[in-house]
This record gives sequence, C-alpha cells and structure tokens, in this order.
Amino acid sequence: MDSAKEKNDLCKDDLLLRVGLNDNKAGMEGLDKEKINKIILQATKGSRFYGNELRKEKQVNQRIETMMRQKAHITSQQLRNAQSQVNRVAMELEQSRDLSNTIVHVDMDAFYAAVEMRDNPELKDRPIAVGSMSMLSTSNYHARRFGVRAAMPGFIAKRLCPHLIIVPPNFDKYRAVSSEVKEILAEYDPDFMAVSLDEAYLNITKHLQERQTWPEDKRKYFLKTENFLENEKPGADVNNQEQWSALQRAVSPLLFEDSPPDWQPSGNSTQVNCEGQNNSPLLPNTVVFGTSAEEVVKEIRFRIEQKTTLTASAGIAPNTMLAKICSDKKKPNGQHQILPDRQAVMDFIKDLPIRKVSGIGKVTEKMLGALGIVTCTELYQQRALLSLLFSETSWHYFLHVSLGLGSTHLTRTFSEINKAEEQYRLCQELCTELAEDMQKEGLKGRTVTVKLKNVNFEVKTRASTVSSVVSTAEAIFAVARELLRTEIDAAFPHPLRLRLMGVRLSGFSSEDDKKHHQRSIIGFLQAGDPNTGSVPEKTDKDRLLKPLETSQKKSFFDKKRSERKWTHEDTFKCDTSDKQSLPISHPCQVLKKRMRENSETPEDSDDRQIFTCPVCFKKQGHISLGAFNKHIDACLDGPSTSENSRMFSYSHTSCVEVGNREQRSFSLCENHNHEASRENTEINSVDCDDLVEITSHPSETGLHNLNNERNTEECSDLARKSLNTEHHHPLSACTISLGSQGVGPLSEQQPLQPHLNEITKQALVCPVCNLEQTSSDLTLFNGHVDVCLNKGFIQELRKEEVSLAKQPKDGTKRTGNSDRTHKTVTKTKRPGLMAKNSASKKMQENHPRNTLDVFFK
DNA sequence: GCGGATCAC
DNA sequence: TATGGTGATCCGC
Repeated sequence: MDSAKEKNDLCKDDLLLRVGLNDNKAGMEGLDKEKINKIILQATKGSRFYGNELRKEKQVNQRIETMMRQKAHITSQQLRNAQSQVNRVAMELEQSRDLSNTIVHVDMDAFYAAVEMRDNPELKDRPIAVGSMSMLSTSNYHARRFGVRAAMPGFIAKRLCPHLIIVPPNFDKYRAVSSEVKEILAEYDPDFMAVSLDEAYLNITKHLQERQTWPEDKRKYFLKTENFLENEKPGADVNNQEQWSALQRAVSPLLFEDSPPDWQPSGNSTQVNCEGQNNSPLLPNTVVFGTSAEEVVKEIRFRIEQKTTLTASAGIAPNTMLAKICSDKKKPNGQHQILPDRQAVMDFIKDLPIRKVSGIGKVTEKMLGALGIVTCTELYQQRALLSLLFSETSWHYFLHVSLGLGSTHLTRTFSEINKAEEQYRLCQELCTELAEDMQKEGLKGRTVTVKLKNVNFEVKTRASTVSSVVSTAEAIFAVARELLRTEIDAAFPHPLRLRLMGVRLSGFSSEDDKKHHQRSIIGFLQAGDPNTGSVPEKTDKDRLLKPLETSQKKSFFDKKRSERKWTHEDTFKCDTSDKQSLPISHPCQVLKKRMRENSETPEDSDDRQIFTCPVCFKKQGHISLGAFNKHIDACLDGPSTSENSRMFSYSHTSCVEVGNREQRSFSLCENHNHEASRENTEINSVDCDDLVEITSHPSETGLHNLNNERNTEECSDLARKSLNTEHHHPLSACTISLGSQGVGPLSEQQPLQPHLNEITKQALVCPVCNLEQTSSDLTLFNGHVDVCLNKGFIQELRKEEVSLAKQPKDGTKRTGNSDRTHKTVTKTKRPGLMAKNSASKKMQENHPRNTLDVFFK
C-alpha cells in the first residue's frame, strides 16, 4: 500500500514545509493544493501533535546543521581520497551487477477502499476512506482529489471532504481477498514474498524459463462474467455476447478515472497477446498471454482482476528496489518494466527523486536535500562526500541506490551454522521443545530422527530406534546427539554446513490407547476395529502401498493414516537403519489428551465442561467426558443419524513457516488464536455427511502432499489450490523459526471446533486455520478443512524443525522489515485509547480478530 | 545493551 | 473529541 510515503508527505503538508506529491489535479469537485494545506494547517495548528512535529523538525534541522559543519571541515585531499575509495567500491558493485533475475512487485490499488467499494455498490461513486475518525488506512481516488490520504486522521479528512464516507476496516475480508491474490501469485513464484496484505514481490525468472516452452493453451484464459469459484483454467465457456456485456460491467469497477487501465477488455474476441504468437484463431472472450515478462505480469493482473474484481499495479525490474518504484509509476491499474539492461536501469534512475526509493524517508530526503541532492544522479555525484558524512552502511546503501542496485533474490536466506558446538546446542534446544510437547501430549516414542538440510539444500534424515520409549529432553537428545555426531564426523575434516535442523520422535506408545473403547467421539476416530481402536498391524508390504492403491472401503482416517505412513516411509526408507515399523499415533490420542487437558484446567478442575454434541449440535452443559460420550452414543443410535455419519475431529497445528516476512502479516493461527483456544473450553465436533465426500476420494485432491513448510494461511491457500489445480507439494515438515513469537506450544492447540454447521447456516470458517473461506462451495470447503486436518496429522508425527538464524540478505536494505532475527517488543502508548485504535493496520494484520465468534454466532 | 530515530506497512 | 501500532535496523551513548 502506498500509505507510508503518503504519510510522510502528509507530515510535510501539516507543517506546510512543502507539498510534495499531493498531486491532485484541482478537478471540478476536488480541492487545490493551497486550499488543502490551509484546511490541514487550520485543523492541526496548536495541537500537541503539531507541537511534536515541530519538535521533531527542529531536531532534524539540528542534525543537518551538524552535518553541514562537518562538511565545512572536509579538505579537498580528504575528498579525493574518499573519491578513490568510493570508486573502488562502486566498481566492485558494478562488476557484481546481476541483471539475470526478473523481479515483480505487485501492489493492489487502494486495496481496502477498493474492496469496500466492490462489496458495496453504493460507495462506488463516492469519496470513501477506510479507517476511523482518528486514522485512515486508505482512501479511494475520488477522495484523494480532496487531499484525503492514508495516514490522515479521519476528522481532518472530513473537513477536507465533508461528504467523505469513512468505512470501518474489515481486515478479515481483506485477508480473504489477499489470499485469493496470493493463490495466483504462488503459481508464478511459490516463494513469493508478501510484504503486506496488498503487496508482494515475485521472482518470476524460473517461471519465465519454463513458460517459453508452454503451448498456447497453457497461457489462454477465459473471461469470466462472474467472480466466483476459482477455477482459473480455461474451461468455463462464456462466449456469448450477453455474458460478455455482463463481464464488462462486472470487471474494472470505476475506481479510477484519471488514468485508464493499460489492459482493457475490448470487443468480442479479446486478444491480449502482444507478441503475435497466436496462429490459431481465438474463441470469443478468450485471452492468450505471451511469454515475455510483461505478458506474464499482464496475465497476473488479469487473473487478479478476474478473480477479485480488483485491480493491481505492478513493476518489473532486475531487482526489488527498482520493481517497487516501477509499480508506483503507472499506478493505478498499470505496470512498468525496466529491461534487464544496464543502460535501461541508468536511464530510469537518472532523474528519479531519491524520495521514491524505499528506505529513503522524509528525514533522509531532507538531509540529502541540504547537500543539494534530490535525484539519484546527484546522489551518485556526491558519493565521495556522502562517504565522509554518513556511516558506512548508509553510504553503501546510497551507492547501491544511485547505481540502481537492489536485492535480486527473494528466497529466504539463512545464515548457516557450521560450528559443531552450535549444532549440538541447537539440537538440544529442539529436543527440549520436543520433549515438552511430548510430555504435554502424554506421548512417548522410540524412534528419534534428526533431519538436516545443508547449505546446498540437500536433506538427510537419520533415525535411530531405541529399545525403550523416551520422552524427556535428555533421553531424546542422547539419541539425537549421536545421530548428529555421526554426520559431523562423516563430514570431517570439513565442517557440516547446515541451514536447517529438525528433530522428530515417532514410534509412539501410550498407555491411554486402550481406554475409551466406547462408541464415542474417540471411538469414531480410532483406526481399524472400532471396538478396540487399535491399528491393525501391517506388513512391510502393506506399508509400501501408495495411498491411492489402498482400499476404497477404508475409512477416511484409515486412508489418512496410510497416506501419512506412506509419505513417512518414503522419507525414511533410504536412510533408516532400523526397519521397524513406525506406529502411528491416533488422532484420538491427541483428542483424548486434549480433552483430558481441558478437563484438567484450573477453571474446570471438576472434570466437567460444556461440550457441544456433534450429532444434535446441542450444548451439553457441564457434564463429564464420559457422560458426554454417552450422550453422543444415544444421539448416534437415534433416528437422526445416517450410517455414513462420521465424527469429525482435528488437531490444530501451530505450523509456522520459515522466517519469511510473510509471517508478519499472515500468521493467523498464532498467539491470538492460541489465546482464543484457551478461553474457549467448548469441545465441538460435527456430524458431517459432507465429509463422506472427502472420504471417498481424499487422494484425488492431492491433499496428502501438503506442503507443511508454510504458514497456516498459506496452507489454507494451498488447500484450495490443490483442490483446483492438483498442484503437488512434497511433504515437508512443520517448521518453526527460531525467535518467532508465533509458535505456540502444542498444548495450546485449539479445542475441537465445528467443521461446518449446515443446520444453522453459519459462515464457512475453517475450524483449523480459522480462516473464513471465500467459496461457498461445500466440497471446496471440506477439502480445505481436509488439508488443514491433514496438517494436523503431520503434526502428530512431531516433525519439528528449526530453521537456522537468519541474516539480512545483503547490505542494500538499511531499514524496513527484514527477516527477523529477534523480536522487538514495543510497549503500547496511551493505554486508555487502545480500543479506539480500530484503524490500526498492522495491529489488525498481526493479530487478526478471531473468527471463532463469527462461527459460533 | 539499550533507547531513540527512522522507515515501512 | 480526535494524529496508529508494530517491527526492524541503525546509531549513539
């Protein structure tokens, strides 16, 4: 979102320093700059805020004075020396210039406002802003003509534009739309980097390579008249005139009047391909995109618009810095490319105001301005001076900027750990974490597995099975340490260069297994014989069967187990010295443990709590688990239940992706939800005839190949995606990043929530990831839950990894949100006003309102 | 190491 | 009536 720069510009406005980018065109109904500034000044003058702004300004002025004094003392000799030193660095940078990557920055246009306008047609032609009277997050382009911008207090905005409609933010909705967009982006770069709900970087280099060989069909899209069901592949036929007209009405809402979109559906047969590659005549209402980067980005934007009815702007460049500036250039609903050519880069940079660069803010602009530096060319010309006045990191950064250099990779980079001592320490930490989880779940295991990924991304797993079960940190570490030692020794005399480590405990046994044989929630979840709940012993041959080959008569959970076992076996078969079978923990164990835990909570020490019957959906107030099970039994035996009914359960996972920035904005199932889970002691389950549908073909959806090395929202994205595109992800482990605040202990997993309540027609909120699902299609929804559930199964295997500590990618990024290496805690100011700050964007993004209450409403 | 400043969203 | 909250990095002390 473009709020940051806007905000800074507003500060300038407030102080009447200068009006920078407030480029309203003094339209017929808008206001001119002068008027805007007058109103703002009037509203702000005399306030504490204004006073503080003045104080800050004074401070900056002082800094500038100091700098200018320093400058005055610089001798020409010093300057010459500096010049040669800086030139050396510049040469090195020039030599290492990498133009081989194609980086794309995608930015949704006036995102929040656009979503609100889309969903409420009454707002379409009116000036609106999203936020509150205290603070606005964004405004539509209509409102911007009055000077209403992001980061402006609503009450001032109202003075500028009395007819302004301020819409309270609805972050759940924005998140949902954002995931729709992300689904598309992931197809072009599975490792794309989301900056916020409306902004992301992609590296499409690989996609471009592959795309060159794609047949036209793979680049062909059908225009859709309506915006639902996300099957993006050509298939739905919409080629009649009536539908086409409907399409034209549906897409491209009149968000923007000043700059026409560079892509526009026109005529009957829409052919967007600019490269003249089509030789076959196109069907009406089909679109074929070419193979160039420009075409790829047009395709992305086209698909975003088709899917969400919202427009996006994009920038294409050889690095992130340039891509970001590019996306701003043709905003809204446009795109700009800098070709991967040095001259093209330099031409673009030449007159570029430094303020446009991400990382150069209001203060830096002013300081450099005092030195006569406004454009990137000037920044380059003054490089020697800058190296004498600024810190090394700063002038290096300036040099990067002035040469048009930036990050060329988005992949997560971690600093390696190659010291044995550190490796053992990390291993021990992991074992401790694992042991805590094991003990909370009351589980013990016999097989300890260490997973190692080296700097070349090669993964090795080494397992060892001991004669008696282990669960303590010491015992697990004793085994894991030896496994690690073997690997370290094997690498000797070279160090073992690791970027990821995981410790796993499997081969569970629990004395609780044989309890609760009754036909209850637990009984239903048990594999094999429902009477004993035991998993039938399988031969090695059995275990070599792929999930798809297993009997269709098996239960849903049977299949899940087979799938999991298969995948599990797959990772182990090459390197496990011990060929013992690896018993699988039952979901019911987890459930049961959780139930027991719940009943052991202090608030509920009498072993009684409120359960909701999954069959009749009635709350069973303050009864014991046994009584609750009896109730369910009675319900099940009653006339209302079909034979096909299956209990539904899941275990929530605290899957957190490896230190991607994504985590900041999208970690939905983190702290907040864990808290909710503690508060919500209800145990719910659901009678789910719909589940039968999943049961009949779980493997067809490709869900068993869930990539778990992603955060929860991505998992849910993948769920939908895998349903639609049969996109397969290799099974990998649930990964926890060091230093992440988001990793809740397993004991804080959520209690059971209803999967889907058909009876009460409640919102389709996934009970696992807590995300409201955009599609109202039950099959899709169930499929999604299935994936989340599957993830829960994987979690039961206790595959827990820790990515190694991260480091900044390169020296080009001085500020901003780089990969997290530690957590910074900032205390809240003005505690009394907390509740009023509903417009706080980051807060909402980081701690989304729990959707459970919506679900249970 | 800590806190303030800067920047970003 | 009223000008956000959070995280990251840099830098000076």
